[in-house]
Amino acid sequence: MDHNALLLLGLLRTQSQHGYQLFDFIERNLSRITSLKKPTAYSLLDRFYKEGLVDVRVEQEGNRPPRKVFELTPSGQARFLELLHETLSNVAIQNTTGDVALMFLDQLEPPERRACLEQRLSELQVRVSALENVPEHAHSSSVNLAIEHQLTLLRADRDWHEHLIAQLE
Amino acid sequence: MDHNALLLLGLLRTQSQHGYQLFDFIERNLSRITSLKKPTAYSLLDRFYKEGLVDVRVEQEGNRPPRKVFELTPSGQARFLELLHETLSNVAIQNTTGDVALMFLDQLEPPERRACLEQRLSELQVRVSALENVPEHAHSSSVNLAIEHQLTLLRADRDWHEHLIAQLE
DNA sequence: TTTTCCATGTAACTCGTTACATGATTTC
DNA sequence: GAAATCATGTAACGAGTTACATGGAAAA
Repeated sequence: MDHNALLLLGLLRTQSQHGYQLFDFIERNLSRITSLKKPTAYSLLDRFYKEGLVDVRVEQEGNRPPRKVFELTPSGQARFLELLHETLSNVAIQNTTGDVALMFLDQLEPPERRACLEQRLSELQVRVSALENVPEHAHSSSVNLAIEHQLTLLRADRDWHEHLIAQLE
Repeated sequence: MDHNALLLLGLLRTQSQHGYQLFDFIERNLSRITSLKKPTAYSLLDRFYKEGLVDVRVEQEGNRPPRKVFELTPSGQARFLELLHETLSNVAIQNTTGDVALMFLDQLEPPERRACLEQRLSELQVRVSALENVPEHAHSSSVNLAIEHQLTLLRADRDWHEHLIAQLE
């Protein structure tokens, strides 16, 4: 999808960085919201360069591995805003996997069905708790916004499952 | 993902069918919940056969194109239940794309930001309405369950966005 | 008679993942 | 002295998409 590109361009907009730095930052600070594997990051940055969205300069400190520092070009700036606009304006598709499974719920025997749903419910609760316990100040306000958004959806999902289980009794 | 396999195996469980029939049914009746492209369907069915999850027999009516009718083997039955169990028990990952965009919300000028969010909100509302107007009896009860689930999450998402927009004033 | 439907597929491509490779340097 | 960190990548693979190919039958 495009969210990986959006993410990298967005991070480069606030500060020029090298690939490892971007990857590391995402893994440490944004793992609750998204994930980006190293090869994906590097190959995207390559692509950006080929498309003229970034400039590269190589830096080196002592005998450390050389770093390729990427800086957004004006065309990269434009692309970022375009992508952001586009992504924000459109509604992403929901989690299909779970809903497909729900369609076959009646193919399980009641006890097993119940066990599965209970399991799912408890996982949902764990995720809700995890996000509730993220300290507010650990992130920028916009990151907190994304976390709030996830929390809202997770809570709604949890409540729905609670309801369903009660109803199936 | 596995939800495509789950879907095909699940449909084959209730009735032996050929590929086109499966694809057609999904497109006509389940498009609100999931989508499956023709080449994906055919290649999955091929794989099922190679793995011994289905048996095949070729049928032909008059001069019509021959049909390859697939029937679940016991091993396919088992695989279906396994997959269903697994999928139901685990929580799928949320829609990452939108949340990544939210992280960069503060990089837009207030008027544009507002416009994007309004656009998104109105799309969410359209989707909610669309699902609300699906006649209850158009589907099996389990399909209705999946639709109910989506509706719940879409409504929560819509309300959250309404809130956000109000708050940004 | 032209379009749509039926029914199957292939080929080329994109995107992402896992596993592996390299080689210095700092930390335990 | 071993392990983790820094920093880059390649190669092989898998899943899914788009576009294309075929060829008869029914519908407009």
